[in-house]
Amino acid sequence: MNFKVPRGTQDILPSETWKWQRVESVIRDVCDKYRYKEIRTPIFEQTELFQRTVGDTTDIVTKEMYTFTDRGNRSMTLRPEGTAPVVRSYVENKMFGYADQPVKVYYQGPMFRYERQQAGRYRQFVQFGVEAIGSADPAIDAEVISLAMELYKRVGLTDYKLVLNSLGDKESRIAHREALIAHFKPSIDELCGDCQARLEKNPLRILDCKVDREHPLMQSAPSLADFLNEESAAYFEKVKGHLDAIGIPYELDPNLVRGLDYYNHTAFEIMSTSSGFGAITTLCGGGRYNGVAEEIGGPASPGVGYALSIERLLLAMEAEGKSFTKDADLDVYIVTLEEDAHRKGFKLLNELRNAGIRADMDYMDRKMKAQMKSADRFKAKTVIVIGEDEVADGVVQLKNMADGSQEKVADSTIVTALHEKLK
RNA sequence: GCGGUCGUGGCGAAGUGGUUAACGCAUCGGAUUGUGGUUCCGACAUUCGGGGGUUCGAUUCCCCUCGUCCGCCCCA
Repeated sequence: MNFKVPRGTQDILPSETWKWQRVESVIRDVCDKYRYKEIRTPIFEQTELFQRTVGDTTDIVTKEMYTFTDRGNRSMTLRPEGTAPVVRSYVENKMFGYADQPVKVYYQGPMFRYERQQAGRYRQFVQFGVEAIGSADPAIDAEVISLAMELYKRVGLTDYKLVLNSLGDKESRIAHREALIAHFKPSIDELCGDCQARLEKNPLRILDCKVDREHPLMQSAPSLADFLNEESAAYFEKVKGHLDAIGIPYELDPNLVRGLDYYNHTAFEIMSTSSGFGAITTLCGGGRYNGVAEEIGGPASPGVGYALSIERLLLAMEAEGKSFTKDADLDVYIVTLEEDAHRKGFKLLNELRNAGIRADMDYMDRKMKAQMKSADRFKAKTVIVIGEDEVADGVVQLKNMADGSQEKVADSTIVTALHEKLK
């Protein structure tokens, strides 16, 4: 019987985890600098939480959720996104009462969506996201964007761009939606099947259709920008002003729509512009979600945030040919020649480790030559050789792998000698 | 959910309806009874994703199934 990882999931193997840890460490650094604190919420929530916030008609809720009934007959869902759980926690733990406002948090962990796998898309994937809840200051929209941009910069990416739009407030959105339906409905059968389905579900999406791009109705379609009420338009101007002020370039895309119902006002994506990236170019997506807290029974609490996929970040690095430099695995590798030497080596190994030295030895009963090759493969800076003579004389041979030089060192002074060498 | 592609040793990768399934890398052993990154020699798939069928005979042909990768929808 052979078992395989479930479709759309992957093992991150020992040879790859160090890259993830590197990204995670950059994340912690950047968030710390911006004073965003980590929050960890459960991996599953009540199904209704996502239905209410993400939206009943969205793809996520209608066809992508991992939903199950628990033994208490409750409907639970593996989280498909991170904002709803964070807002739930914000409301449940009454964070709106905290002294330091807005509440600025970040999370990092697996999300689950039942989709067909392709490049950069998995059923289980890791998202890093930030949420700033409690402030309606346009400056904080710019702040979260700035944090994401810095993150990509810090891992060495260069080929990406920020795409920005405003969805306006609820009133603006509804007015525009109705105008769109009125515009397309009379001749909807001239458009592609996907667009026909989009008409009622999400008419904004029609504007983004690749098939019907050239259709005359597209050119004459009402633009969301024209439907922003005064307040929404003013808000958007301020967000753009703050981005300009801190030198973050952006591209305006009036057709940028996000797939979750809770977004309003600011919506943005950071997209890879690297050739050699797959069909999916979105690295990061987010926006403002005023109203979500009320939706789930909390007080009015404006929020803004985004999520990005670590997998895609790593893919983008690969597409751009960027990589982290890998550290050597070991400081010292102990090579032993026979039983007594192996015993002595094992004891010495323990002493070295206690002294804070990264050390290892052979457990495969390999010949000396093969042990030396291992040391080489692990990029050990130093090798300690112990044979019959060394056991008898209470010494070890200390070999520098870079220049091949070797010296005899008494057992009692090994640790000091190594500390000196590895300095 | 739909469309295409592929599935041979740890990895990469040839191959053919027929007695021993190339090769490369990696690994292990030896040349060099105690010293790495070079070289040379040797070892390393009762087996070609799984199941069924056609056939005297299938890794190779057919069907089913599982999975991969890529694309659509959509998204991180």
